[in-house]
Amino acid sequence: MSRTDEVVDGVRRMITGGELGPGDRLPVEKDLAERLGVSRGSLREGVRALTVLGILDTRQGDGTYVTNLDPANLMSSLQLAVDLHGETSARSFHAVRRLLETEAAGLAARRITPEALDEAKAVLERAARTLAEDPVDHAAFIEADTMFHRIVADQGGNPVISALVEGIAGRTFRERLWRGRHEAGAEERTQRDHEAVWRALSAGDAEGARVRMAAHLLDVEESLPSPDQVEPDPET
Amino acid sequence: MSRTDEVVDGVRRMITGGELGPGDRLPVEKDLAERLGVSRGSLREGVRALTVLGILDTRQGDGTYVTNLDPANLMSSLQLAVDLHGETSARSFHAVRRLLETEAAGLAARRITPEALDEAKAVLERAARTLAEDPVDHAAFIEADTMFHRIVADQGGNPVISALVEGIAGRTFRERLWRGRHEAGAEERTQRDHEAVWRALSAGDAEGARVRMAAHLLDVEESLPSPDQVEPDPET
DNA sequence: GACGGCGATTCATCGGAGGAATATGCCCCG
DNA sequence: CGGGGCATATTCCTCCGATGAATCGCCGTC
Repeated sequence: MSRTDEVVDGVRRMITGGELGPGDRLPVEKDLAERLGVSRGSLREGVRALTVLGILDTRQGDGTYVTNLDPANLMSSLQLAVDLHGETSARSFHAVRRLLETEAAGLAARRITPEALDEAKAVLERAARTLAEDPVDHAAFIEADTMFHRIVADQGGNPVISALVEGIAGRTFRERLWRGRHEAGAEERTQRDHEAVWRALSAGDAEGARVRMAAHLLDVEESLPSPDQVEPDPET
Repeated sequence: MSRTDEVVDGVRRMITGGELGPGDRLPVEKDLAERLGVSRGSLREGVRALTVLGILDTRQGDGTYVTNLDPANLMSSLQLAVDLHGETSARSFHAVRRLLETEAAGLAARRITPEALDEAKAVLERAARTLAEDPVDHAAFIEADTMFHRIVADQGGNPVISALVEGIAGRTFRERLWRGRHEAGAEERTQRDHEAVWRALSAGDAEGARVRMAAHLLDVEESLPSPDQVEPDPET
Protein backbone atom coordinates (compact mmCIF):
# COMPACT_ATOMS: atom_id res chain seq x y z
CA MET A 1 0.00 0.00 0.00
CA SER A 2 1.55 3.27 -1.10
CA ARG A 3 1.92 6.25 1.17
CA THR A 4 -0.77 8.06 -0.75
CA ASP A 5 -3.18 5.19 -0.21
CA GLU A 6 -2.42 5.38 3.48
CA VAL A 7 -3.37 9.03 3.42
CA VAL A 8 -6.64 8.32 1.61
CA ASP A 9 -7.45 5.50 3.99
CA GLY A 10 -6.47 7.57 7.00
CA VAL A 11 -8.76 10.43 6.06
CA ARG A 12 -11.53 7.96 5.25
CA ARG A 13 -11.20 6.48 8.72
CA MET A 14 -11.25 9.91 10.30
CA ILE A 15 -14.56 10.59 8.56
CA THR A 16 -16.23 7.23 9.11
CA GLY A 17 -14.93 7.21 12.67
CA GLY A 18 -16.73 10.44 13.38
CA GLU A 19 -13.61 12.45 14.06
CA LEU A 20 -14.33 14.50 10.96
CA GLY A 21 -17.73 15.50 9.62
CA PRO A 22 -19.02 17.59 6.72
CA GLY A 23 -17.66 21.11 6.94
CA ASP A 24 -14.98 20.24 9.44
CA ARG A 25 -11.46 21.44 8.95
CA LEU A 26 -8.50 19.11 8.68
CA PRO A 27 -5.26 19.66 10.56
CA VAL A 28 -2.68 21.69 8.68
CA GLU A 29 -0.53 19.82 6.18
CA LYS A 30 2.48 19.63 8.45
CA ASP A 31 0.59 18.18 11.41
CA LEU A 32 -1.51 15.75 9.39
CA ALA A 33 1.54 14.52 7.51
CA GLU A 34 3.34 13.88 10.78
CA ARG A 35 0.31 12.15 12.26
CA LEU A 36 -0.06 9.82 9.29
CA GLY A 37 3.68 9.26 9.13
CA VAL A 38 4.21 10.55 5.60
CA SER A 39 5.96 13.48 4.01
CA ARG A 40 4.05 16.57 2.99
CA GLY A 41 4.48 15.62 -0.65
CA SER A 42 2.76 12.28 -0.21
CA LEU A 43 0.12 13.87 1.98
CA ARG A 44 -0.64 16.39 -0.71
CA GLU A 45 -1.06 13.65 -3.31
CA GLY A 46 -3.59 11.89 -1.13
CA VAL A 47 -5.46 15.06 -0.27
CA ARG A 48 -5.50 16.07 -3.92
CA ALA A 49 -6.98 12.73 -4.89
CA LEU A 50 -9.73 13.21 -2.33
CA THR A 51 -10.47 16.70 -3.60
CA VAL A 52 -10.86 15.35 -7.13
CA LEU A 53 -13.34 12.82 -5.75
CA GLY A 54 -15.28 15.70 -4.19
CA ILE A 55 -14.64 14.57 -0.62
CA LEU A 56 -12.24 17.30 0.48
CA ASP A 57 -11.96 20.94 -0.49
CA THR A 58 -8.72 22.88 -0.10
CA ARG A 59 -8.58 26.65 -0.07
CA GLN A 60 -5.24 28.40 -0.33
CA GLY A 61 -4.52 30.57 2.65
CA ASP A 62 -7.43 29.11 4.57
CA GLY A 63 -7.31 25.36 5.07
CA THR A 64 -8.64 21.99 3.99
CA TYR A 65 -12.25 21.09 4.72
CA VAL A 66 -14.54 18.10 4.37
CA THR A 67 -17.24 18.84 1.80
CA ASN A 68 -20.91 18.41 2.58
CA LEU A 69 -20.56 14.95 0.99
CA ASP A 70 -23.64 15.51 -1.12
CA PRO A 71 -24.01 12.93 -3.85
CA ALA A 72 -23.79 15.79 -6.33
CA ASN A 73 -20.25 16.51 -5.26
CA LEU A 74 -19.21 12.90 -5.15
CA MET A 75 -20.47 12.14 -8.63
CA SER A 76 -18.83 15.11 -10.29
CA SER A 77 -15.78 13.03 -11.06
CA LEU A 78 -18.03 10.69 -13.01
CA GLN A 79 -18.27 13.20 -15.79
CA LEU A 80 -14.55 13.04 -16.52
CA ALA A 81 -14.72 9.26 -16.63
CA VAL A 82 -17.70 9.30 -19.00
CA ASP A 83 -16.08 11.87 -21.24
CA LEU A 84 -13.07 9.65 -21.75
CA HIS A 85 -15.23 6.90 -23.15
CA GLY A 86 -15.50 6.92 -26.88
CA GLU A 87 -18.63 6.16 -28.82
CA THR A 88 -18.27 2.50 -27.92
CA SER A 89 -19.89 2.70 -24.51
CA ALA A 90 -22.32 5.45 -25.42
CA ARG A 91 -25.27 3.05 -25.72
CA SER A 92 -24.59 1.47 -22.35
CA PHE A 93 -24.32 4.84 -20.70
CA HIS A 94 -27.45 6.09 -22.36
CA ALA A 95 -29.42 3.02 -21.32
CA VAL A 96 -28.56 3.86 -17.72
CA ARG A 97 -29.50 7.47 -18.27
CA ARG A 98 -32.83 6.34 -19.65
CA LEU A 99 -33.54 4.14 -16.64
CA LEU A 100 -32.68 6.88 -14.18
CA GLU A 101 -34.49 9.72 -15.90
CA THR A 102 -37.58 7.58 -16.49
CA GLU A 103 -37.79 6.82 -12.80
CA ALA A 104 -37.12 10.45 -11.91
CA ALA A 105 -39.93 11.60 -14.20
CA GLY A 106 -42.35 9.25 -12.49
CA LEU A 107 -41.32 10.44 -9.08
CA ALA A 108 -41.42 14.07 -10.16
CA ALA A 109 -45.02 13.82 -11.33
CA ARG A 110 -46.09 13.27 -7.72
CA ARG A 111 -43.97 15.90 -6.06
CA ILE A 112 -42.93 18.61 -8.50
CA THR A 113 -43.37 22.13 -7.13
CA PRO A 114 -45.42 24.77 -8.94
CA GLU A 115 -42.29 26.88 -9.22
CA ALA A 116 -40.37 24.09 -10.94
CA LEU A 117 -43.33 23.47 -13.22
CA ASP A 118 -43.32 27.13 -14.21
CA GLU A 119 -39.59 27.13 -14.73
CA ALA A 120 -39.83 24.05 -16.94
CA LYS A 121 -42.58 25.72 -18.95
CA ALA A 122 -40.41 28.80 -19.41
CA VAL A 123 -37.56 26.63 -20.61
CA LEU A 124 -39.82 24.92 -23.15
CA GLU A 125 -41.12 28.24 -24.42
CA ARG A 126 -37.59 29.50 -24.80
CA ALA A 127 -36.70 26.36 -26.75
CA ALA A 128 -39.76 26.85 -28.96
CA ARG A 129 -38.72 30.40 -29.76
CA THR A 130 -35.24 29.15 -30.59
CA LEU A 131 -36.66 26.68 -33.11
CA ALA A 132 -38.78 29.39 -34.71
CA GLU A 133 -35.75 31.49 -35.55
CA ASP A 134 -33.79 31.24 -38.75
CA PRO A 135 -31.13 30.08 -38.55
CA VAL A 136 -31.76 27.91 -35.51
CA ASP A 137 -29.36 28.49 -32.64
CA HIS A 138 -28.53 24.86 -31.98
CA ALA A 139 -26.34 25.60 -28.97
CA ALA A 140 -29.18 27.48 -27.31
CA PHE A 141 -31.56 24.60 -27.99
CA ILE A 142 -29.15 22.09 -26.47
CA GLU A 143 -28.85 24.34 -23.47
CA ALA A 144 -32.62 24.41 -23.02
CA ASP A 145 -32.77 20.66 -23.56
CA THR A 146 -30.22 20.12 -20.82
CA MET A 147 -32.04 22.46 -18.49
CA PHE A 148 -35.38 20.71 -18.96
CA HIS A 149 -33.94 17.31 -18.20
CA ARG A 150 -32.12 18.67 -15.20
CA ILE A 151 -35.28 20.14 -13.72
CA VAL A 152 -37.14 16.85 -14.10
CA ALA A 153 -34.27 14.83 -12.64
CA ASP A 154 -33.95 17.15 -9.67
CA GLN A 155 -37.67 17.16 -8.98
CA GLY A 156 -37.62 13.40 -8.70
CA GLY A 157 -36.33 14.00 -5.22
CA ASN A 158 -33.63 11.36 -5.25
CA PRO A 159 -30.29 13.18 -5.02
CA VAL A 160 -28.35 10.12 -6.14
CA ILE A 161 -30.37 9.92 -9.35
CA SER A 162 -29.84 13.65 -9.95
CA ALA A 163 -26.12 13.34 -9.41
CA LEU A 164 -25.71 10.29 -11.61
CA VAL A 165 -27.73 11.83 -14.42
CA GLU A 166 -25.71 15.01 -14.16
CA GLY A 167 -22.52 12.98 -14.34
CA ILE A 168 -23.56 10.73 -17.21
CA ALA A 169 -25.44 13.22 -19.36
CA GLY A 170 -22.85 15.94 -18.96
CA ARG A 171 -21.79 18.53 -21.43
CA THR A 172 -19.47 16.41 -23.56
CA PHE A 173 -21.86 13.47 -23.70
CA ARG A 174 -24.78 15.61 -24.85
CA GLU A 175 -22.75 17.38 -27.47
CA ARG A 176 -21.68 14.03 -28.82
CA LEU A 177 -25.30 12.96 -28.74
CA TRP A 178 -26.59 15.87 -30.77
CA ARG A 179 -23.70 15.72 -33.19
CA GLY A 180 -25.02 12.35 -34.30
CA ARG A 181 -28.64 13.52 -34.60
CA HIS A 182 -28.76 14.93 -38.06
CA GLU A 183 -32.17 13.61 -39.04
CA ALA A 184 -34.59 16.25 -40.15
CA GLY A 185 -37.00 17.25 -37.44
CA ALA A 186 -35.00 15.78 -34.59
CA GLU A 187 -35.18 18.98 -32.60
CA GLU A 188 -38.87 19.48 -33.30
CA ARG A 189 -39.56 15.91 -32.19
CA THR A 190 -37.55 16.48 -29.03
CA GLN A 191 -39.57 19.59 -28.35
CA ARG A 192 -42.87 17.71 -28.72
CA ASP A 193 -41.60 14.92 -26.47
CA HIS A 194 -40.63 17.41 -23.80
CA GLU A 195 -43.98 19.11 -23.97
CA ALA A 196 -45.71 15.75 -23.54
CA VAL A 197 -43.59 15.06 -20.48
CA TRP A 198 -44.45 18.48 -19.12
CA ARG A 199 -48.19 17.92 -19.55
CA ALA A 200 -47.96 14.62 -17.65
CA LEU A 201 -45.99 16.27 -14.88
CA SER A 202 -48.48 19.11 -14.72
CA ALA A 203 -51.34 16.61 -14.43
CA GLY A 204 -49.56 14.64 -11.73
CA ASP A 205 -49.69 11.63 -14.04
CA ALA A 206 -46.75 9.51 -12.91
CA GLU A 207 -47.24 6.66 -15.35
CA GLY A 208 -47.71 9.10 -18.19
CA ALA A 209 -44.54 10.96 -17.28
CA ARG A 210 -42.62 7.71 -17.13
CA VAL A 211 -43.81 6.51 -20.49
CA ARG A 212 -43.29 9.85 -22.20
CA MET A 213 -39.78 10.22 -20.85
CA ALA A 214 -38.86 6.63 -21.67
CA ALA A 215 -40.16 6.97 -25.21
CA HIS A 216 -38.28 10.21 -25.69
CA LEU A 217 -35.00 8.75 -24.49
CA LEU A 218 -35.48 5.58 -26.52
CA ASP A 219 -35.92 7.83 -29.50
CA VAL A 220 -32.64 9.53 -28.73
CA GLU A 221 -31.00 6.17 -28.15
CA GLU A 222 -31.94 4.92 -31.59
CA SER A 223 -29.95 7.71 -33.15
CA LEU A 224 -26.81 6.38 -31.53
CA PRO A 225 -24.58 4.23 -33.72
CA SER A 226 -25.18 0.60 -32.89
CA PRO A 227 -22.04 -1.41 -32.26
CA ASP A 228 -23.67 -4.37 -34.01
CA GLN A 229 -24.26 -2.41 -37.16
CA VAL A 230 -20.65 -1.87 -38.10
CA GLU A 231 -20.46 -4.96 -40.29
CA PRO A 232 -22.41 -4.60 -43.53
CA ASP A 233 -25.12 -7.01 -44.55
CA PRO A 234 -23.75 -10.18 -46.13
CA GLU A 235 -26.15 -9.89 -49.09
CA THR A 236 -25.63 -13.51 -50.01
CA MET B 1 -6.97 26.73 -12.55
CA SER B 2 -4.35 25.02 -10.45
CA ARG B 3 -1.31 23.33 -11.88
CA THR B 4 -2.75 19.97 -10.96
CA ASP B 5 -5.93 20.74 -12.87
CA GLU B 6 -3.81 21.64 -15.85
CA VAL B 7 -2.16 18.24 -15.62
CA VAL B 8 -5.52 16.47 -15.43
CA ASP B 9 -6.84 18.50 -18.34
CA GLY B 10 -3.66 17.98 -20.33
CA VAL B 11 -3.81 14.21 -19.99
CA ARG B 12 -7.53 14.27 -20.78
CA ARG B 13 -6.81 16.15 -23.98
CA MET B 14 -4.06 13.72 -24.89
CA ILE B 15 -6.55 10.89 -24.59
CA THR B 16 -9.54 12.51 -26.28
CA GLY B 17 -7.24 13.88 -28.94
CA GLY B 18 -6.12 10.39 -29.84
CA GLU B 19 -2.50 10.89 -28.86
CA LEU B 20 -2.99 8.38 -26.07
CA GLY B 21 -5.18 5.31 -26.08
CA PRO B 22 -5.94 2.48 -23.69
CA GLY B 23 -2.77 0.63 -22.80
CA ASP B 24 -0.49 3.36 -24.08
CA ARG B 25 2.43 4.54 -22.04
CA LEU B 26 2.85 8.13 -20.92
CA PRO B 27 6.12 10.01 -21.18
CA VAL B 28 8.32 9.77 -18.10
CA GLU B 29 7.59 12.16 -15.27
CA LYS B 30 10.39 14.54 -16.11
CA ASP B 31 9.44 14.90 -19.77
CA LEU B 32 5.70 15.15 -19.18
CA ALA B 33 6.21 17.71 -16.43
CA GLU B 34 8.35 19.80 -18.71
CA ARG B 35 5.87 19.49 -21.58
CA LEU B 36 2.97 20.60 -19.40
CA GLY B 37 5.05 23.32 -17.80
CA VAL B 38 4.73 22.11 -14.21
CA SER B 39 7.07 20.71 -11.61
CA ARG B 40 7.30 17.00 -10.97
CA GLY B 41 5.47 17.45 -7.69
CA SER B 42 2.44 19.01 -9.34
CA LEU B 43 2.59 16.50 -12.14
CA ARG B 44 2.56 13.66 -9.64
CA GLU B 45 -0.49 15.10 -7.89
CA GLY B 46 -2.40 15.19 -11.14
CA VAL B 47 -1.31 11.73 -12.22
CA ARG B 48 -2.18 10.38 -8.80
CA ALA B 49 -5.66 11.86 -9.02
CA LEU B 50 -6.16 10.19 -12.40
CA THR B 51 -5.00 6.86 -11.03
CA VAL B 52 -7.53 7.12 -8.22
CA LEU B 53 -10.19 7.73 -10.84
CA GLY B 54 -9.09 4.57 -12.63
CA ILE B 55 -7.90 6.37 -15.74
CA LEU B 56 -4.15 5.93 -15.34
CA ASP B 57 -2.10 3.15 -13.83
CA THR B 58 1.43 3.72 -12.57
CA ARG B 59 3.89 0.92 -11.98
CA GLN B 60 7.12 1.62 -10.13
CA GLY B 61 10.15 0.78 -12.20
CA ASP B 62 8.06 0.46 -15.33
CA GLY B 63 6.04 3.52 -16.24
CA THR B 64 2.61 5.11 -16.32
CA TYR B 65 -0.05 3.68 -18.59
CA VAL B 66 -3.59 4.49 -19.67
CA THR B 67 -5.99 1.86 -18.34
CA ASN B 68 -8.41 0.01 -20.60
CA LEU B 69 -10.96 2.65 -19.56
CA ASP B 70 -13.54 -0.02 -18.85
CA PRO B 71 -16.51 1.33 -16.92
CA ALA B 72 -15.61 -1.12 -14.16
CA ASN B 73 -12.34 0.69 -13.59
CA LEU B 74 -13.84 4.14 -13.80
CA MET B 75 -16.57 3.39 -11.30
CA SER B 76 -14.32 1.86 -8.68
CA SER B 77 -13.86 5.24 -7.07
CA LEU B 78 -17.62 5.34 -6.56
CA GLN B 79 -17.36 2.85 -3.76
CA LEU B 80 -15.26 5.17 -1.63
CA ALA B 81 -17.75 7.95 -2.16
CA VAL B 82 -20.68 5.75 -1.25
CA ASP B 83 -18.92 4.42 1.82
CA LEU B 84 -18.48 7.91 3.16
CA HIS B 85 -22.21 8.50 3.13
CA GLY B 86 -23.90 7.78 6.37
CA GLU B 87 -27.25 6.11 6.73
CA THR B 88 -28.92 9.27 5.54
CA SER B 89 -28.50 8.64 1.83
CA ALA B 90 -28.81 4.87 2.08
CA ARG B 91 -32.38 4.85 0.78
CA SER B 92 -31.53 7.00 -2.22
CA PHE B 93 -28.60 4.81 -3.08
CA HIS B 94 -30.60 1.66 -2.67
CA ALA B 95 -33.39 2.96 -4.87
CA VAL B 96 -30.85 3.39 -7.64
CA ARG B 97 -29.47 -0.05 -6.98
CA ARG B 98 -32.97 -1.45 -7.27
CA LEU B 99 -33.56 0.25 -10.59
CA LEU B 100 -30.31 -0.96 -12.06
CA GLU B 101 -30.48 -4.52 -10.82
CA THR B 102 -34.11 -4.87 -11.86
CA GLU B 103 -33.22 -3.86 -15.39
CA ALA B 104 -30.17 -6.11 -15.36
CA ALA B 105 -32.28 -9.09 -14.26
CA GLY B 106 -34.68 -8.51 -17.14
CA LEU B 107 -31.85 -8.27 -19.62
CA ALA B 108 -30.11 -11.30 -18.14
CA ALA B 109 -33.18 -13.52 -18.58
CA ARG B 110 -32.76 -13.23 -22.33
CA ARG B 111 -29.04 -13.67 -22.62
CA ILE B 112 -27.66 -15.50 -19.58
CA THR B 113 -25.23 -18.28 -20.45
CA PRO B 114 -25.72 -21.86 -19.25
CA GLU B 115 -22.42 -21.59 -17.41
CA ALA B 116 -23.55 -18.51 -15.50
CA LEU B 117 -26.84 -20.20 -14.75
CA ASP B 118 -24.98 -23.17 -13.29
CA GLU B 119 -22.68 -20.93 -11.30
CA ALA B 120 -25.64 -19.03 -9.87
CA LYS B 121 -27.27 -22.33 -8.94
CA ALA B 122 -24.10 -23.43 -7.16
CA VAL B 123 -24.01 -20.16 -5.25
CA LEU B 124 -27.62 -20.62 -4.15
CA GLU B 125 -26.97 -24.18 -3.02
CA ARG B 126 -23.96 -23.02 -1.06
CA ALA B 127 -26.10 -20.35 0.59
CA ALA B 128 -28.76 -22.96 1.41
CA ARG B 129 -26.17 -25.16 3.11
CA THR B 130 -24.95 -22.16 5.07
CA LEU B 131 -28.45 -21.52 6.38
CA ALA B 132 -28.85 -25.17 7.37
CA GLU B 133 -25.88 -25.02 9.69
CA ASP B 134 -26.03 -24.09 13.35
CA PRO B 135 -24.87 -21.53 14.08
CA VAL B 136 -25.39 -19.79 10.74
CA ASP B 137 -22.24 -18.32 9.21
CA HIS B 138 -23.66 -14.90 8.40
CA ALA B 139 -20.49 -13.68 6.69
CA ALA B 140 -20.57 -16.63 4.32
CA PHE B 141 -24.23 -15.99 3.51
CA ILE B 142 -23.54 -12.34 2.77
CA GLU B 143 -20.72 -13.45 0.52
CA ALA B 144 -23.04 -15.77 -1.42
CA ASP B 145 -25.68 -13.05 -1.55
CA THR B 146 -23.17 -10.64 -3.05
CA MET B 147 -22.01 -13.24 -5.55
CA PHE B 148 -25.52 -14.01 -6.76
CA HIS B 149 -26.35 -10.37 -7.36
CA ARG B 150 -23.06 -9.84 -9.13
CA ILE B 151 -23.68 -12.73 -11.52
CA VAL B 152 -27.11 -11.40 -12.42
CA ALA B 153 -25.85 -7.85 -12.88
CA ASP B 154 -22.99 -9.01 -15.09
CA GLN B 155 -25.21 -11.22 -17.22
CA GLY B 156 -27.38 -8.23 -18.01
CA GLY B 157 -24.73 -7.37 -20.54
CA ASN B 158 -24.55 -3.65 -19.81
CA PRO B 159 -21.08 -2.95 -18.39
CA VAL B 160 -22.13 0.44 -17.04
CA ILE B 161 -24.91 -1.15 -15.00
CA SER B 162 -22.49 -3.77 -13.69
CA ALA B 163 -19.96 -1.17 -12.70
CA LEU B 164 -22.47 1.11 -11.03
CA VAL B 165 -24.02 -1.74 -9.07
CA GLU B 166 -20.59 -2.89 -8.00
CA GLY B 167 -19.77 0.61 -6.86
CA ILE B 168 -23.03 1.26 -5.03
CA ALA B 169 -23.62 -2.15 -3.49
CA GLY B 170 -20.04 -2.57 -2.39
CA ARG B 171 -18.74 -4.28 0.68
CA THR B 172 -19.35 -1.53 3.22
CA PHE B 173 -22.84 -0.77 1.94
CA ARG B 174 -23.94 -4.40 2.11
CA GLU B 175 -22.56 -4.91 5.57
CA ARG B 176 -24.46 -1.85 6.72
CA LEU B 177 -27.53 -3.26 4.98
CA TRP B 178 -27.40 -6.61 6.75
CA ARG B 179 -26.55 -5.07 10.07
CA GLY B 180 -29.96 -3.46 10.02
CA ARG B 181 -31.78 -6.64 9.00
CA HIS B 182 -32.41 -8.33 12.30
CA GLU B 183 -35.91 -9.57 11.59
CA ALA B 184 -36.37 -13.26 12.02
CA GLY B 185 -36.27 -15.11 8.73
CA ALA B 186 -34.68 -12.30 6.74
CA GLU B 187 -32.02 -14.59 5.36
CA GLU B 188 -34.47 -17.37 4.56
CA ARG B 189 -36.68 -14.87 2.75
CA THR B 190 -33.71 -13.59 0.80
CA GLN B 191 -32.85 -17.15 -0.17
CA ARG B 192 -36.39 -17.80 -1.45
CA ASP B 193 -36.35 -14.51 -3.38
CA HIS B 194 -33.06 -15.43 -5.01
CA GLU B 195 -34.35 -18.84 -5.97
CA ALA B 196 -37.41 -17.26 -7.55
CA VAL B 197 -35.17 -14.95 -9.58
CA TRP B 198 -33.08 -17.92 -10.63
CA ARG B 199 -36.10 -19.86 -11.85
CA ALA B 200 -37.23 -16.91 -13.94
CA LEU B 201 -33.74 -16.54 -15.41
CA SER B 202 -33.62 -20.25 -16.12
CA ALA B 203 -36.96 -20.06 -17.93
CA GLY B 204 -35.89 -17.02 -19.93
CA ASP B 205 -38.77 -15.12 -18.38
CA ALA B 206 -37.65 -11.50 -18.51
CA GLU B 207 -40.72 -9.97 -16.94
CA GLY B 208 -40.69 -12.58 -14.18
CA ALA B 209 -37.04 -11.92 -13.44
CA ARG B 210 -37.68 -8.20 -13.30
CA VAL B 211 -40.61 -8.51 -10.93
CA ARG B 212 -38.87 -11.02 -8.68
CA MET B 213 -35.74 -8.93 -8.41
CA ALA B 214 -37.68 -5.71 -7.86
CA ALA B 215 -39.77 -7.31 -5.13
CA HIS B 216 -36.70 -8.72 -3.46
CA LEU B 217 -34.92 -5.38 -3.43
CA LEU B 218 -38.02 -3.54 -2.26
CA ASP B 219 -38.14 -5.99 0.59
CA VAL B 220 -34.58 -5.16 1.49
CA GLU B 221 -35.30 -1.47 1.12
CA GLU B 222 -38.11 -1.60 3.67
CA SER B 223 -35.67 -2.77 6.30
CA LEU B 224 -33.71 0.45 5.90
CA PRO B 225 -34.46 3.14 8.46
CA SER B 226 -36.78 5.64 6.90
CA PRO B 227 -35.77 9.28 7.39
CA ASP B 228 -39.46 10.19 7.63
CA GLN B 229 -40.11 7.76 10.42
CA VAL B 230 -38.04 9.47 13.06
CA GLU B 231 -40.98 11.42 14.36
CA PRO B 232 -43.51 9.23 16.19
CA ASP B 233 -47.16 9.06 15.20
CA PRO B 234 -49.19 11.97 16.60
CA GLU B 235 -51.91 9.61 17.87
CA THR B 236 -54.44 12.39 18.11
C1' DG C 1 -18.73 52.14 13.92
C1' DA C 2 -16.62 51.49 9.30
C1' DC C 3 -12.63 51.06 6.65
C1' DG C 4 -7.96 50.01 5.25
C1' DG C 5 -3.45 48.23 6.09
C1' DC C 6 -0.41 44.73 8.02
C1' DG C 7 1.19 40.49 9.78
C1' DA C 8 0.35 35.59 10.63
C1' DT C 9 -1.35 31.39 8.87
C1' DT C 10 -2.06 28.10 5.34
C1' DC C 11 -1.94 26.02 1.01
C1' DA C 12 0.63 26.01 -3.82
C1' DT C 13 4.64 25.29 -6.29
C1' DC C 14 9.23 24.41 -7.16
C1' DG C 15 13.91 22.01 -7.26
C1' DG C 16 16.94 18.38 -5.83
C1' DA C 17 18.40 13.90 -3.84
C1' DG C 18 18.30 9.12 -2.53
C1' DG C 19 15.64 4.66 -2.36
C1' DA C 20 12.79 0.80 -4.22
C1' DA C 21 10.83 -1.91 -7.78
C1' DT C 22 10.72 -3.38 -12.39
C1' DA C 23 12.30 -4.32 -17.12
C1' DT C 24 15.98 -5.20 -20.07
C1' DG C 25 20.06 -6.89 -22.04
C1' DC C 26 24.10 -9.65 -21.28
C1' DC C 27 26.67 -13.51 -19.90
C1' DC C 28 27.28 -18.06 -18.57
C1' DC C 29 25.83 -22.67 -18.68
C1' DG C 30 23.78 -26.71 -20.56
C1' DC D 1 21.44 -22.94 -30.14
C1' DG D 2 18.21 -22.20 -26.10
C1' DG D 3 17.40 -20.99 -21.27
C1' DG D 4 18.30 -19.25 -16.64
C1' DG D 5 20.48 -16.03 -13.62
C1' DC D 6 22.62 -11.59 -12.83
C1' DA D 7 24.05 -6.79 -13.31
C1' DT D 8 22.44 -2.58 -14.96
C1' DA D 9 19.47 1.04 -16.44
C1' DT D 10 15.13 3.01 -16.23
C1' DT D 11 11.22 4.59 -13.86
C1' DC D 12 8.34 5.72 -10.26
C1' DC D 13 8.30 6.62 -4.97
C1' DT D 14 9.40 9.27 -1.03
C1' DC D 15 11.46 12.74 1.39
C1' DC D 16 13.34 17.44 2.48
C1' DG D 17 13.76 22.46 2.34
C1' DA D 18 12.51 26.95 0.49
C1' DT D 19 9.73 30.48 -1.77
C1' DG D 20 5.36 32.39 -3.58
C1' DA D 21 0.30 33.30 -3.27
C1' DA D 22 -4.09 33.72 -1.08
C1' DT D 23 -6.83 34.35 2.93
C1' DC D 24 -8.02 35.63 7.61
C1' DG D 25 -7.93 38.29 11.66
C1' DC D 26 -6.06 41.98 14.33
C1' DC D 27 -5.20 46.75 14.94
C1' DG D 28 -5.00 51.44 14.08
C1' DT D 29 -7.18 55.23 11.88
C1' DC D 30 -10.81 58.14 10.41
